[in-house]
Amino acid sequence: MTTENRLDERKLDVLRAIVQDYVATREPVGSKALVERHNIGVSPATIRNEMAALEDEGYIHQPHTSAGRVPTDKGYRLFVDRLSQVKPLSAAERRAIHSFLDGAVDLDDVVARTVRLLAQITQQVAVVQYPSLTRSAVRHVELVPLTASRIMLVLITDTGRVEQRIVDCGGPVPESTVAEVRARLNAEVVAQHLSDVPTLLADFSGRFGAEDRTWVAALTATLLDAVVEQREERIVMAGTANLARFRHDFPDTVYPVLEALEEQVVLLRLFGEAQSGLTVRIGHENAHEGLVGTSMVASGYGRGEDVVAHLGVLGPTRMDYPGMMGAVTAVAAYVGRILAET
Amino acid sequence: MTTENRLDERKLDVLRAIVQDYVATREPVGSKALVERHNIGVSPATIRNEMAALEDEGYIHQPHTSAGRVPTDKGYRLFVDRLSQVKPLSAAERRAIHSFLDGAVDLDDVVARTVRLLAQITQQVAVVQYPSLTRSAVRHVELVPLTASRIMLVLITDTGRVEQRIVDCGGPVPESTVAEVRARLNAEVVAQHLSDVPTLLADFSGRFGAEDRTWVAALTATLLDAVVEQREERIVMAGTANLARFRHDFPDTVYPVLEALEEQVVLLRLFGEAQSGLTVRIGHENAHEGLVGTSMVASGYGRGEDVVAHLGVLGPTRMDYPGMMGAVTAVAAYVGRILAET
DNA sequence: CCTTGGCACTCCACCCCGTTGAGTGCCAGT
DNA sequence: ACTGGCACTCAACGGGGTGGAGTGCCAAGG
Repeated sequence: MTTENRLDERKLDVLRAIVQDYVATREPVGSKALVERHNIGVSPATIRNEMAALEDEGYIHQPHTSAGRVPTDKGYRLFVDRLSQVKPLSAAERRAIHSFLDGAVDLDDVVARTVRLLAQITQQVAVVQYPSLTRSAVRHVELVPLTASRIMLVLITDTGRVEQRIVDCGGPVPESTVAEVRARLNAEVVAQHLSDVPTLLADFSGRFGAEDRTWVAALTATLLDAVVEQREERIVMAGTANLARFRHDFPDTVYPVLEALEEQVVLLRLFGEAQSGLTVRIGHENAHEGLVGTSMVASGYGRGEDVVAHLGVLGPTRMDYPGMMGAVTAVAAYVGRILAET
Repeated sequence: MTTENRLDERKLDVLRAIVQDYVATREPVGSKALVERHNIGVSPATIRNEMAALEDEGYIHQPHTSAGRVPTDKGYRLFVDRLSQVKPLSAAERRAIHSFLDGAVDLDDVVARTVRLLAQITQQVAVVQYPSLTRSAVRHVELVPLTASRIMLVLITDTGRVEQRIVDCGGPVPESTVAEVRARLNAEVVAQHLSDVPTLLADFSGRFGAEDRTWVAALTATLLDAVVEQREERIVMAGTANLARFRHDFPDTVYPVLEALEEQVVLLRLFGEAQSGLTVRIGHENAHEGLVGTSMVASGYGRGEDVVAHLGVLGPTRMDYPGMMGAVTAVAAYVGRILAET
């Protein structure tokens, strides 16, 4: 049994047609309807034979005897991998992306606008991960005395993120000492990658006199904490209302899906498994109970080539993959360009 | 026709019973079932008369002839205003609030934990507004030179919020001048209410020499912009999955509700109309198409007595008002206490 | 005058069942 | 290798019958 035999050209055409029709109508597609809508030059009976073979191989499935066929996850996978091309956005959509994202004032705003934009053009649930700190570099560390013995530590990164922490020094520290520590700290870490900061500061407090060593140690500990901070892995979401529009695509309710989406951990895991380029995960591939029945189209993004985070859309497995892939790619590219400008 | 006549004691008892039963079972309640479940010492026939009167007055409603009665929005309103008391939380719930909120590390974290907590104990959609800037005071303004001619402005408020902006000075500014401006700026605005800052800085740039006046003007303009910033009015939400659990309480789908919830503007308006204390808005009172069918229980919160923002829960009109009111009150109070400690 | 038991009536929810139509698998013929 | 024909299957739909919960009204009793 050769590969040619198992997946000949016409069989693939049939699968492609089934996916397209099912995505368009949400109705199992039968042999007759299929030959009517697509001009394949053969009769329904022939199609039926092809369908029987496709079903044997697990690409399509019959909800019940005497019903039409529906693609399986495996069928969608084949469609995405070999039977479809990314559909580029229309000029109007490109223009909309530009004008909508160009107005952003800071990082929060970029992320907020991106997620809403993505939800709007795809009509699905959009998910955007905040640019990760660990991949970015320190732009500046500021120490702000709040009281004699309490200091606010502000960490500013070149991706535009700002993290603040309050440090209790245990006792009064003169302003001039704070200024000196600030200067030496910045000399040490500015322009360094966050991932390198822990090693760079390993013995930082040791370089100070006994009277300062304690609070500087507390300070560096807090800074390191901020550097590896997990909340950095924040995620924003928009378009959950779209789930309700597609509620018929889910077994009986959207409840488990919404529930899964509220668990940021779940989404972070999904992104974690994604490649830096365009990734499609279909149905059960998501390995989360609430998300069988959903697919995710995701892409890494960042300043230029550096991937610092992911963004994507999530919807029923019955989704317009080429369109989603086009939209996600375009938005990821444009956000990357915006980040690079900052 | 006296007031006593229109709303005598027993009629109110009947209304209360109807609300309670309907909330518990989501089924129209009839006269017979009502006398069985509550020991009112009269017969179903008598109840029927009371019900007819209540219906005439618009407190209850019959889905169709020969069905039981369902409370109207007006009925719920009367129930909330006169027939129920806030139900205090159990000791276990109080303990859960404490242990869950005490771990928070900064303002973002407090808000994030609060909203998840509220969603969990009420099993509804929880909404929390970020503490508003305008009601709070300046703790510190920091100027961080990024390049010779660009400065990062960081505004820190006593509610713990941090806003940052980048200012382009048009030309190089010596570090020492920046330090001087920083000192004079802080002398002017620290500990002042944000709402007073614009007047305080009205002629600030005028006090500098011609060579600095331009960039200081740009700086103050940016600062004022941050002070009146609208994004401060951020809202976070959790528990939208609970809507799906109550989907039978909505006409045909939760779509319009989810849609309304995604419009932050809508939620801000709701909060805007709320009182500083506990507020309940029922069904059509929300004056938003998607939110007829939902009620909101909200409360102001802040450090001590100062109300700086609102939080609340939103669910079907058929909700456990006393319980929701208890939970919202307790959480608002505890968050207020946490904010006061910071 | 208020309350109550009785009674006739209404109408939704449910079940059963026959019909319809789309779709299938198989087979014999080209 | 493809096609037309054929018998079969099964979900979806609609109609009719029934049960039950609930009502409004009324006349009798405290």
